[in-house]
Amino acid sequence: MMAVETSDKPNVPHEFDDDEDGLIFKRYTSKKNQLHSEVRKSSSHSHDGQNSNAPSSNGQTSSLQKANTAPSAKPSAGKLSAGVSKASNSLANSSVKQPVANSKSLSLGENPKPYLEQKKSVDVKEELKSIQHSAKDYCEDSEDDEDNKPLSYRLANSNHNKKATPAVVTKASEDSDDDVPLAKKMNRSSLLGTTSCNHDNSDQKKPILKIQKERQNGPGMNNKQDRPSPLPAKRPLDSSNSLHPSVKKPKVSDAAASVNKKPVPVKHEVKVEDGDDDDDNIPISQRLKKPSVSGDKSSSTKKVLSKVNKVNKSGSKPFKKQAKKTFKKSGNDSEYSKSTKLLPSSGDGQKKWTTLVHNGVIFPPPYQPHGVKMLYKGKPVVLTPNQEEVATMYAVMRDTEYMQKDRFKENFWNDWRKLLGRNHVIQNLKDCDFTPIYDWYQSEKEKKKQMTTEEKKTLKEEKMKQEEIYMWAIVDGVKEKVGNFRVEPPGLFRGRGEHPKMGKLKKRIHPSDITINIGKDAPIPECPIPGEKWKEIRHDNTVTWLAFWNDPINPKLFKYVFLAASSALKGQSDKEKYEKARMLKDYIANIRSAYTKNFTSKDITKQQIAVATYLIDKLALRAGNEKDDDEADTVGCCTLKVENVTREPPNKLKFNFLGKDSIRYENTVEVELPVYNAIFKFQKDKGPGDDLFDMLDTSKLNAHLKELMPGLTAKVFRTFNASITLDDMLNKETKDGDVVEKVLVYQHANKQVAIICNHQRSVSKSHGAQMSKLNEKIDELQAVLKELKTDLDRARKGKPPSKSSDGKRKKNLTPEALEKKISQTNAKIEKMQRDMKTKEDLKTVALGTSKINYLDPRITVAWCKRHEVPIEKVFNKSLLAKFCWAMDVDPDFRF
DNA sequence: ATTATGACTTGGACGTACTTAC
DNA sequence: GTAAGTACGTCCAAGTCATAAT
Repeated sequence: MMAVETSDKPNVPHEFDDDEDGLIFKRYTSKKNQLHSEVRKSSSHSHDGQNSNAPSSNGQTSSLQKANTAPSAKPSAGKLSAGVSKASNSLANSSVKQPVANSKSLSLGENPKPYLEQKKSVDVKEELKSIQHSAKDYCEDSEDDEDNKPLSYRLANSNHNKKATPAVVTKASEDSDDDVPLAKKMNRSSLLGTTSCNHDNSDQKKPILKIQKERQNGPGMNNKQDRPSPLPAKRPLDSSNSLHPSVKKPKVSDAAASVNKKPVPVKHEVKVEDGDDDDDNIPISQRLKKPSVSGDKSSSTKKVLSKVNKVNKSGSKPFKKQAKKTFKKSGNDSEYSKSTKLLPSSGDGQKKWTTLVHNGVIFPPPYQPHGVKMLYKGKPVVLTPNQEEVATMYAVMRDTEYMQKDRFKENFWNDWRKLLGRNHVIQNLKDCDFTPIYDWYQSEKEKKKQMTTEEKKTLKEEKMKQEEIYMWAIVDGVKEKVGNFRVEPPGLFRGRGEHPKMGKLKKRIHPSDITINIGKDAPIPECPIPGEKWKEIRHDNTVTWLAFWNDPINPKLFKYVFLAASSALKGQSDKEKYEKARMLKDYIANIRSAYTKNFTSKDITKQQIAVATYLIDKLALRAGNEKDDDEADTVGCCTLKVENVTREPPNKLKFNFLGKDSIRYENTVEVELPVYNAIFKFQKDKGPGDDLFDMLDTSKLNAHLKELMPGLTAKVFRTFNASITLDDMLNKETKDGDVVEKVLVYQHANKQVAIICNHQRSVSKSHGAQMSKLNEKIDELQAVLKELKTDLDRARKGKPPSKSSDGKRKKNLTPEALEKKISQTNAKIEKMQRDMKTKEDLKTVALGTSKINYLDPRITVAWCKRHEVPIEKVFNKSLLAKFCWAMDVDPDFRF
């Protein structure tokens, strides 16, 4: 019962009028909750499910899971555009270039958008209805909510600050070097200084130091690690570090003492006269900013019109198509805008929501035995369904590089053996032959592939239908998407890098493992598995999770079910994250001068804090929490080992370590002498596996940072560095030109950020082939070019064209025509070469991560508005939904 | 002061849907 | 149309950091 009625839940205030579809909601204006004043984001989206038709890892094809894709009928795309009030800021559109003032929201009526008109067929009425609602709902204008927050503290005054200089690294390599680790490739050039209006300070802007990155890897392609893997593109696991297992040693702690107390900022306190080399002290940089403080203000009127689409089950196909088209088209006009104001989170401290309604989680289907017998010493073995399930999980991983790892096999064997029992026929893994199961799995996969689109669609719809109720939650009267409502299926643990637990059985999760969190007045979700029940029901509004269970691999950890990124709750905290990073801009100069001064401090703890902070600032390193022995051995700043940093006289430091996800960080940078000397001191008398910063840990470091700026922690530097780099590069490098060129500028900036953050991806297995293919094509074109030139010469002399290689006769062309062809061919060649370079360049760089997590979307949106680039050119559907709160930013916004 | 717990963000791999090239 | 290539979305592991418990 409860399931379905999400929308009309009793507890939902009546004002919550959802329409029948239940898709739109207005926000419940709760009294006390301050939340209400703001506008919520619209949710629009249809996201479809993903789909997994492929057999699940355990080899099953779950019927449940099959139908996945949501009928995307919903115009998701369409709706995006549709929803937007066009006028508002269309980002950039030519037609609308509105200066600062954004348009205000208009009601549909006034501004019918073409899109709407076209789309009529489906449910225009409903749509209108919903839009109306939404307009109403979303329109509230919010003024800046941030005023209340401490974060926004900067406001008005801040006009002066020169821009902070991010860490700058200069490097000279060209961008195209790909083989080099990301970090090394880029040059962080100084982003700084430039714009300041203040001439007085101008001199200071130079980069603090230039770090030079060099590439050390050979031409090979592995910047990452080297390892021969049978499998194509997987990222090799690195083993180099394992040589010196780090020993955790007790650290001395006294640093802490000073650290603890003052939570208050201290801009002042920090200020220091500068030591030698840096110029930071200067008043903070000043950058122009308009109302940037929160650029959003003005625009508040925009409405989000997007409506939630209902799942439209009918005719998805045509509809889909249409939607797509529309979307595209709208791209040009970019009418995506929405305003959303997020509320100040401050308020009641802990409270995250007032009412929360949802339907719980969905479980993977039970295991369906296939009965295929594996062989043991050449003979078929009968397994119970449980044993078979686990054997299948293993069989199916034959093609992965985990199969090369003894650790994986051993862990698997230990867990599987428990299921087999001591006296089972199967006494060791070596004599097991899983081929029959593997083959069965491959054929299942093939079958699936062979299904007609029609069949796939049906399955997808079926799945959709089953999952629909779980996809949404109603938070304070607003319908929001749930991020991960599917309980993780059982499988073999796939840890990254040299994870000690890889291969262990991740057992099936049952309702009795799950704790549900829901509003007090909301109906308790029905347990989807008959006869079983939830472990516990809570009504905790100080947290945002809807459900959780203990991680079967590490029971101390939890797996949570949260709202999707497009939700207001997430949007709110995202915005706060960026505001905090922006605040750092005002403090960075003083922070830099303070740590610079401490590079030579006699107090070792202070000195270590200074150097660590410097590295985090310059290199955007992660904090580096301590890890347990049962996790992969990776490090971050505070956990760097002596062996991870090599000094290269006179003043360079070469970093080489495995960071998060066992991704190698390799970078050589030039540092100031005091830093270089300090590192030498920290390494002296220690073994390779000892902690470089033996007096530090993340809590001491963060405690110290908090004294410098309220809420400051190590990760803020990463956000700050990434966003300011983007802002700076965009503003420096955007030239007049067409949209395509501007988008390239954006991608280039995005790439630099990815390099700074060391966001890598494995090289696609077909990369090499793709490159050679391109080369061949270029060669062909080059040959054509040559021939054209010959013909041109001949034509000028009145001779007929030469014979083409295949002997055919060519048309007689005038010299002019030939010249034109030549220039066209040249252009083609150049374009291909550029494309190739870009491709080669980006082969190991992952652009997505920074876009999703580090780049303040307002920078992008404002830039799009200023340069008339449709936002859809840089943000895809999910990003648009996730960042709906940033869409109405003022075009003059600067980070 | 340290460690343990808890909650939430960040990250790369993967599979598939969608596009583009031929 | 079909194969190749790319974009997108999901999955779930692995970080960060605050706070509670010792």
